[in-house]
Amino acid sequence: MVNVKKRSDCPISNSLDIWGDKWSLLIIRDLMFAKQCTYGDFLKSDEKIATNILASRLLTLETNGIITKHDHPDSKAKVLYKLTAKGVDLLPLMMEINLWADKYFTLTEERKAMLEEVKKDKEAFIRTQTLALLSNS
Amino acid sequence: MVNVKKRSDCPISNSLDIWGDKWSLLIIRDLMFAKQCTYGDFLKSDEKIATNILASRLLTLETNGIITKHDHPDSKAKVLYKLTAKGVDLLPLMMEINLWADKYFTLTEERKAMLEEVKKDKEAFIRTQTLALLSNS
DNA sequence: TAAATTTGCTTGCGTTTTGCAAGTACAAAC
DNA sequence: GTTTGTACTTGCAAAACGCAAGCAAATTTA
Repeated sequence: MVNVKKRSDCPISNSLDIWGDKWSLLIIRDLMFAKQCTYGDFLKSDEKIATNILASRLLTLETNGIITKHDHPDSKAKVLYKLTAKGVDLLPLMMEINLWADKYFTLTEERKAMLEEVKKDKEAFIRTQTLALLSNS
Repeated sequence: MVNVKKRSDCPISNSLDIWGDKWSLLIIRDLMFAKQCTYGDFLKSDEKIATNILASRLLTLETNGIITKHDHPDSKAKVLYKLTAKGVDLLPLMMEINLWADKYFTLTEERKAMLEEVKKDKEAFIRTQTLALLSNS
């Protein structure tokens, strides 16, 4: 899975070849909400990803330039994962997933509050959040 | 896979539980570009989905209210698949995938031309396309 | 400073999903 | 009435997944 093979020349298909599985966008979600995560942080997420699958997905995302590994300021044993600019560019897509889910699922109050901001001025929200995420890398 | 089990209460995760695999969004893509497709049309797509996987995905999408089956006007042997309103609501998300892919992959001229329209006025494009798709259902 | 714990993985193995080929039932064409 | 088209289903091997255990290096604890 690391060396992604393109199934066609379609850009949608090419995109799905990289992050179109049940786990990758959840990793990216965690990074967008937390700005940075350790391996252990990902494991702690509600969906309970298996450790071997997590390792495999992190490698694929890194290989495809979506995330990068960084030294942790506090400890050599820890690794910080962060989104690259290419990864941060997935923010609009992630917001649209949230907006769609807002229509068809029950969201937490916190998530709803965020989406109110998004709905008020989508462009501005994306711009602000993008800058915040990039300032971190 | 038909009766989707939620891995958590996160709306992103809930969404991925329905269409977060390598094939579902390609089926939805075909329906958005063509407005309606037969089983055979899906099989003809460049990515060459296996027939049993196609049947399984169509059932999951139907069960979750993303698509519906319709009689074909020309023949009782054919089935027309169309997007529901819930499915059409995935259009903004699909456009964001295209816009992301536009930055990081090579697109066909036709797709690029469409994206120029989108970039000029995203809201207007989505509105027009949504109405066009809904008028069909 | 030696032992225990944390952290980021890898390995083994049984289960599930996928992909390919072939088969089937019904409708339509010849 | 036989062949072709359409929408699937079935069987089986290969790949991916999920769980538990293991491991090496770094860090904390006693």
